[in-house]
Amino acid sequence: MTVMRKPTVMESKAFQKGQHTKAVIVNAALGLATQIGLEGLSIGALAEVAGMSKSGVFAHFGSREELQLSVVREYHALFEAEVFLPILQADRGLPRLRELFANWTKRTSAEIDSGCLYISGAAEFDDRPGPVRDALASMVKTWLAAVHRTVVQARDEGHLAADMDTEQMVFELHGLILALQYEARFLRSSKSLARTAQGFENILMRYGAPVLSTKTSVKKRKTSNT
Amino acid sequence: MTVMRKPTVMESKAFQKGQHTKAVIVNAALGLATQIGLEGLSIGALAEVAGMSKSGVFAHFGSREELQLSVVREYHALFEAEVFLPILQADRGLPRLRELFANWTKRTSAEIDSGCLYISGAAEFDDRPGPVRDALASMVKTWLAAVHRTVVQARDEGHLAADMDTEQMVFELHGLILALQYEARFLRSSKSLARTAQGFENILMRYGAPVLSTKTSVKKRKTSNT
DNA sequence: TGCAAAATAGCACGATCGTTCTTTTATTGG
DNA sequence: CCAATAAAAGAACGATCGTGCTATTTTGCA
Repeated sequence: MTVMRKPTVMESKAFQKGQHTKAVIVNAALGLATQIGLEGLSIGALAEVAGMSKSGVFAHFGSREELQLSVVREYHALFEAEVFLPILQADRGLPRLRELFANWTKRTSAEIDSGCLYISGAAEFDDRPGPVRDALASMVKTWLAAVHRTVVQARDEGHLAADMDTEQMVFELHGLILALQYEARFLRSSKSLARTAQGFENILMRYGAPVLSTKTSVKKRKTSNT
Repeated sequence: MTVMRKPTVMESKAFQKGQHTKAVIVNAALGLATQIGLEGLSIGALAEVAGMSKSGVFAHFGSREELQLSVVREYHALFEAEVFLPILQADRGLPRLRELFANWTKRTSAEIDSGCLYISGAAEFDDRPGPVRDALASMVKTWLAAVHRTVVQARDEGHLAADMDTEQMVFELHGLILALQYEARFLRSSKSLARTAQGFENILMRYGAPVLSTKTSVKKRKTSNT
């Protein structure tokens, strides 16, 4: 960003202190936002936790909304790096789908802190139009599309039934994740992680995946009976 | 509240104008809270929409937190009256479970406005301890327990498999509702209602309910093969 | 080392927040 | 109708909000 056509004074490395502190601020803001929500995020509180002045923080964004957008973008990048990118190393098909759901679960359950911004943000902005809502929705759709692609691949590999409804499966997987976040973080139910895993197996079973315990050559033939 | 040991002046009907306007205020507050959230609910905005002064509104509650609690209690009563009570007229077992899920879906999908306070509230208060969080969690648990009882009844009636995991089924049903709220209200996906219905059928199938289209004597025998 | 620009701080503004007072208006039972 | 009391309004408080300004400090390069 901040590309100028003619770098008169600043060359090569350019002035970069600002970008660094901006990254620090956004990270702190992300931490705050996952706790008290995107709407609850205030510049004053952020400045305090970042150890700077209010105006010092503000100058990096120009508006509160731009700060929120930066947080959302940061979360997106984090989510992609922690959940999506790693699964590309798993074998295409069911193994990758399993890996995807495992990562998704881990990120949502949020072992210790945080909680998913895609979920809390949706609750906050489902009735609040604007750029933040648009950005959030766009990124969630991107992610769900990636989930869908993974499901389709698993079906095409013959790991799932050929005539299955892929979008329906994504919907049900999404439901499991949402139930996990709800019951683990809000109701503080200790069993929700296990329930999520069991639900995943149930869904796999329903959509034609070979059962887990069966170790005898799980190559599933394509039911090509059109 | 304000119970005096000896009702000197006020008897029987007592002064009651206040209780009426308080109910009006709470209703207006509920409308606001389902749009902008329980945390976003401000006394000033509420006073404006109720057509009274800030202090006039405030006097009925004594604190913002008490106002939030009143809203939560009001929603609970509404939810019970609209979702839970009506299903008691349906036949115990699978029919009642179907009715329950249909009502739950209707209330969540929120045809027009609102959206479920149990869901938005959970996202807002999962990291915010206090009486409001406690009240919300308690009421949700009450509701989920009612769902669980209905599932158990359906199983005991022989409408579901005898060895099924009832709590697991409740978890998965809850996930469907959460996915519905998320994808319908936030992502504005028109297909989510149908996906929820399909998901419900899938779950019923998995847990041993007779298939919908099968009209041939759906009396399910108890799989008593211990 | 000095100079320009970037980065940050300081300050003040109007607005709104929840809350506490005091005062006025409405309502009630005798 | 009247006194008692509840209900509502009015005004003000300290605090915090987002944001605009103007200094001051810090940074990077010659």
